[in-house]
Amino acid sequence: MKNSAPISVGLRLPSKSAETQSGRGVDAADVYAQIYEAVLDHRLPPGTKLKEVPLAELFGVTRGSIRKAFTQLHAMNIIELRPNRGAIVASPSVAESRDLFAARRIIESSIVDILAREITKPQIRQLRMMVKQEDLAYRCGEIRAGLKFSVDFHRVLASMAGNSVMTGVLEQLVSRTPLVVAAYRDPSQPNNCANLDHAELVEALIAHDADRAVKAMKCHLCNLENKLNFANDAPENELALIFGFARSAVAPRAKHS
Amino acid sequence: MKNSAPISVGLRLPSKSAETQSGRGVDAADVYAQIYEAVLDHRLPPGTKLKEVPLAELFGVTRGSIRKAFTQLHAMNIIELRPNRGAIVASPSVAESRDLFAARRIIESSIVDILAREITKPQIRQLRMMVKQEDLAYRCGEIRAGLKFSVDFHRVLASMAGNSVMTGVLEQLVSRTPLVVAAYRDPSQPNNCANLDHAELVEALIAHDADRAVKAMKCHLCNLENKLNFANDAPENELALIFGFARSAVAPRAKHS
DNA sequence: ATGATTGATTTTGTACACAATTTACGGCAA
DNA sequence: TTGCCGTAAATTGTGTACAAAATCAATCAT
Repeated sequence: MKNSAPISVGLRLPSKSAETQSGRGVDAADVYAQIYEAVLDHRLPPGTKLKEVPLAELFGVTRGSIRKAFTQLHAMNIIELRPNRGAIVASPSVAESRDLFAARRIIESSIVDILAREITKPQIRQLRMMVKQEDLAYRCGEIRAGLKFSVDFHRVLASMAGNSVMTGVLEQLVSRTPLVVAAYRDPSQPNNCANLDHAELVEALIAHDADRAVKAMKCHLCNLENKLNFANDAPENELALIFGFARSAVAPRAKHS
Repeated sequence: MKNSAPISVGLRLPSKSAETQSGRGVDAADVYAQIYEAVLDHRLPPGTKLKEVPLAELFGVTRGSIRKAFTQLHAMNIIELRPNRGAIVASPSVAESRDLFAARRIIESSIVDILAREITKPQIRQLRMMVKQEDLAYRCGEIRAGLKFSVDFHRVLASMAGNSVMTGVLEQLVSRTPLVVAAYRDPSQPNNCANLDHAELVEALIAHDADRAVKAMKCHLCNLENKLNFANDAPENELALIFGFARSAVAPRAKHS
């Protein structure tokens, strides 16, 4: 795990104004969704401590609802629950992160393999539109919106394959990926999320070329992984870098397949 | 969903004797594990209503702990949580069940494909032992133990592939499978779980023959699926059968790949 | 008989209060 | 300074009481 010292945050979620709730309602499910979204688009970085009372007041619910949302988020591996010590946004380890990408390569390859054979005209239209939207967002410098479109692209792809269980599984993996990116982003790399890859993938799907689509997906995920810097695993490693000590072994990059 | 009318059960879990707890402790995690196990080996069939107070008394914990365990079980798709109407053991629909098997074919194929290349001698020994254990259990008529060994076989296989994320994903799928079997078991079929398939799979792994191993795994899962009877989807369908009305379309059986 | 309605009972939902634990802070000695 | 307690504050864990909702049963009307 990264970030052994959780940086507590005043947490300024862009939520409603607590007691001045419009209609009413705002239960555990809403809390879950809000935190989930916040983690997904990097508003809550890994290691952030989530305190019950402030959150409860912020959302205008009781601590019980916060707690319930916590256990759900924990089941999805979004947050870590430390007994008597509260909840923090999960910081996936290097091994976990690599495994995550490997798992996504396997599962999403299967998805596009299926999809390449049975994709329909309306689906193609939708995918094209999404690529365009994503591209536009990045061009306009709206990286947060772009990030959301990137994630949604993968989600929609999964749902198009028509297997609800696979869709659910991928949702879990996709939701953990931004966490990994937030934890191991390489500042020297640009953060435009390689949307060219998405376009190429769609082209392959249009051509009903399963092999090409699978290859495109694997490349895309490898590109993502290779943009990360797994060197700064733990704080002591950062120190090691600061003081110029050569680290024992740099984690090898993702190999294709 | 099957079993629209939940059969409430006096629930006789083989748990401890409530207040006469040995050391102490028995918290939400224990409740979760106990119910999880009970669902896995068919002691709690789909549709069973799980009431909070009886469970709390049975386990010697407060309702809060039961509730916490419930939300976790819900996140794993083991139980269904109906607002103001309590929890019941999940009854996967036909579509969900088919998707589940399809997902397992994809994921477990990848797992054995990887494993066939890099399996070690000690791992082979362990797998052989497990097949033997499973076989023995079924021969002795201990179907419950056999069932557990069957499930564990797949779990161990997954963990041997060395990807923690994949292992976690498979755990979720494997834990839902007994639910499907319980819901759609065909009484006319024998319930010895085709352990010959496991033996063949191990042989393929020993031979480092990835293609053969993948084929064996797919066959195995298809065999499992084809033993089920998805005809009795909902109560009205059973009625339709009783009154001899031909059902619109019998769900097609699983095709290889 | 069948179906609707009302009231009693059971069951779930939720807020609150208090206990247990951890964390933060300040003093004190080496 | 640095390290080590001991107290105070903050934070999480848990039990209990009460409110809300649904289920069940009996009654009554059709």
